[in-house]
Amino acid sequence: MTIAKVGKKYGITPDTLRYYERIGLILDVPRNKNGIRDYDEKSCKRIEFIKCMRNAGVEIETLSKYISLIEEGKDTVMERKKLLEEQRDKLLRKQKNINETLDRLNYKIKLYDDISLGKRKDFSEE
Amino acid sequence: MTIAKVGKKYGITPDTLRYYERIGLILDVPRNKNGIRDYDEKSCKRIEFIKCMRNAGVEIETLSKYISLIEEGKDTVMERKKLLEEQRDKLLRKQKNINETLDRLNYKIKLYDDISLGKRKDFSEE
DNA sequence: ACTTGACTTAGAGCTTACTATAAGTGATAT
DNA sequence: ATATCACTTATAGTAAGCTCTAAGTCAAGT
Repeated sequence: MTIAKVGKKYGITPDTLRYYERIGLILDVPRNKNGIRDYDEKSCKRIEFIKCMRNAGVEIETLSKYISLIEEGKDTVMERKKLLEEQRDKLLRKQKNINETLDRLNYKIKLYDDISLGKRKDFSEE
Repeated sequence: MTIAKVGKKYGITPDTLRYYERIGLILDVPRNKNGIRDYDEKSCKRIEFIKCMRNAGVEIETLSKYISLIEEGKDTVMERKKLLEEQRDKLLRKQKNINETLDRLNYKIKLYDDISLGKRKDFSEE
């Protein structure tokens, strides 16, 4: 699978895929006889994983660390688990922030609705 | 209220508060006779709002736009509502991404638990 | 033969959001 | 008086994560 197709499949530009490879986030991408990348299933799976984590804002450095731990083998199993737990906790905090902000936005949107229904005048504070 | 105290209260450094003011995110901060900022309640409320939005990842440019619309007066009420709705939708998408990633992390953490309980061998894919 | 188009590399540039530095002012404590 | 400390400004630097440019290779179509 070419870089363009993989990019389209996962919504990542070829530039970004090459960048991820350059910094060691994606390893062992197969090449054809002309040196052109020909992603196999293992690479695609890793890309899909990275895409999912990046979508949630997990940092590249964290993902690099996790990938290195996998490369180091079974001795790092517990360290890998700890890393994932830390990321889960980070995401839970992020989720909480987003929920608070959503509540606030919904409240304000309702106030604006009230204005448009003539139930309320403009409010000066934001 | 001095910049240091406001900073402490909302968890924002004085540098960042000055930066926000410089780019027009916080307007009309009162000063004492020596030119030193003396934040009033209106400024504090705005800072608290900005902090909440920034915590959820709402962009500074978007907040600037929203603040300008408020400054422009009541004619912009519907435009402000539209802006807030767009941000709400963005946050809902973000929330969805985070939930998906959390599910995935929890699944993987469970696999690692199984390994430590001897129920499973290390899995090579991440 | 030649152009088109997708790929390759190395490296520079960009965007967002701060964060730090340098130089200076003014009030207060010793 | 002089040192300390919190503030002030303008401007430069940093970090993360891409994104773009330039120069080149190769295979396939006209």
